[in-house]
Amino acid sequence: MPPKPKTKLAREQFRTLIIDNARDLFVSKGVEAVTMREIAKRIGYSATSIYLHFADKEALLRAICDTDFLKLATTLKEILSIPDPIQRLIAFGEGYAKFALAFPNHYRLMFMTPHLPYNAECSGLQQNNAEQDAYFQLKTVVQDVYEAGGFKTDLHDADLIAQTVWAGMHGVCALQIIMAEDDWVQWRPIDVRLTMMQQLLLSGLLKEKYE
Amino acid sequence: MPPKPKTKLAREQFRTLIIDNARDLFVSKGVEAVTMREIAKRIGYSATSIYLHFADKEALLRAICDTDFLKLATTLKEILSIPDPIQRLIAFGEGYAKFALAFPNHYRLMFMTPHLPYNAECSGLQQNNAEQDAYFQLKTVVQDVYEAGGFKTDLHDADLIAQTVWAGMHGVCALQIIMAEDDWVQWRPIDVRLTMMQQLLLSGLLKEKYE
DNA sequence: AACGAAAATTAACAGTGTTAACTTAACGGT
DNA sequence: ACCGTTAAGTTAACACTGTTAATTTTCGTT
Repeated sequence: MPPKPKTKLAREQFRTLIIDNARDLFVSKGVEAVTMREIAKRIGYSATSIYLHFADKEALLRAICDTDFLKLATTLKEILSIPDPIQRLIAFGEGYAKFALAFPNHYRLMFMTPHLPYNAECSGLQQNNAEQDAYFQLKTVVQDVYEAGGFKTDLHDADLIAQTVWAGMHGVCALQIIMAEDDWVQWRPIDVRLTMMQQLLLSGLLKEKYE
Repeated sequence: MPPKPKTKLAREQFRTLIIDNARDLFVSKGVEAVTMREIAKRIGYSATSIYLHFADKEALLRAICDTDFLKLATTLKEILSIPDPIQRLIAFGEGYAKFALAFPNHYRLMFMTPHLPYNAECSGLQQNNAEQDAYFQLKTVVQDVYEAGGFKTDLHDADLIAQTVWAGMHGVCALQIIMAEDDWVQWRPIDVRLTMMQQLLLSGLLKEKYE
């Protein structure tokens, strides 16, 4: 009932109020099961007022993902200070998996749910920024190992290595998130599967003396 | 307009008619974007007639997944006839990825979309059946390599190896399906990523003389 | 020919995301 | 102190969704 011309800051606060509450609901009930009206009721506004800040439900979802991508990059950033490049790579993989399994529903939104491709203008996240881009962080860590001479001599494509390491860790986490409850497969403990994957990848990538 | 008391066979035919058309639509437009009315119109019936054969949309989806799991197992079965166990393992991974990328939306339904855990009664699929259970097939292939002495001497858990190989291939395919269009990452070609993953896994698993 | 049951249909319901039309409140200029 | 202008927020409404209830159509059997 009380419309006030809001300052830039108040607008931003309302935006994050929507984002935070929408995320809570999405994460606990799944995206499709949550209605705009439900989100609105939770913050004491009308459903249509959300549309004053987000074009549609998809845009809201993307905004949530954006903040979560940032959160992931922030979480992983401290790992970059580990001095030894190989230890850094190992810890990076562990940190990534830890994030995925600690926030499985965030992770599902970020990496397992189809949405419109990244759009530089409407995102707010900066690509190739070590503070905001977790893939860039990974690529840097891989590059460091390469420059330290850690990889086998026939490996030269840091992007390819990064993408493969990522895929390996993602595969373990994604199957865990989707199929952990399913007893069609007699799953080995998740931490065992994670270290197995990591050892396999490293033993394929690193020179023998580093294994 | 013409209702006839149907024989058991005609009922089954109608069921698969629904399944096949629903799958086509799900696969080309995504599950959420397809309506029951649309499926019905496509086969020339009214929306409600679908409910005479399936409890709801979720049940229809599950039925589709069931037939797709069977299709995957059938597709992979011929690979099992390759004589050399290691070549068999390699071809199995390739065949799996080929299926995933040829039918990305089937694959998404099967392995990337959360649904109720497998239920033995309502499924119709037989676990540990080499004709119907692709995971069982993979485990068998891994077991064969193990018994042929192909793996490194400290590897003894066939389930763990199978689950890790699966996760590796799944990771590459899943990221491809979800993020191929996204230019946040400068993706290497998908076939390069797949062979890279496979080589990495194999070089970590196999004795050196087999690489 | 008439009945009963199966098969299919139409009508309707409670919700959904979203848009249009309308209200309220705060500000700037006179 | 007043009056527009404008932004913020609301309610009403639309087209559509999955799904259920009520209704019609058709057929095999008596």
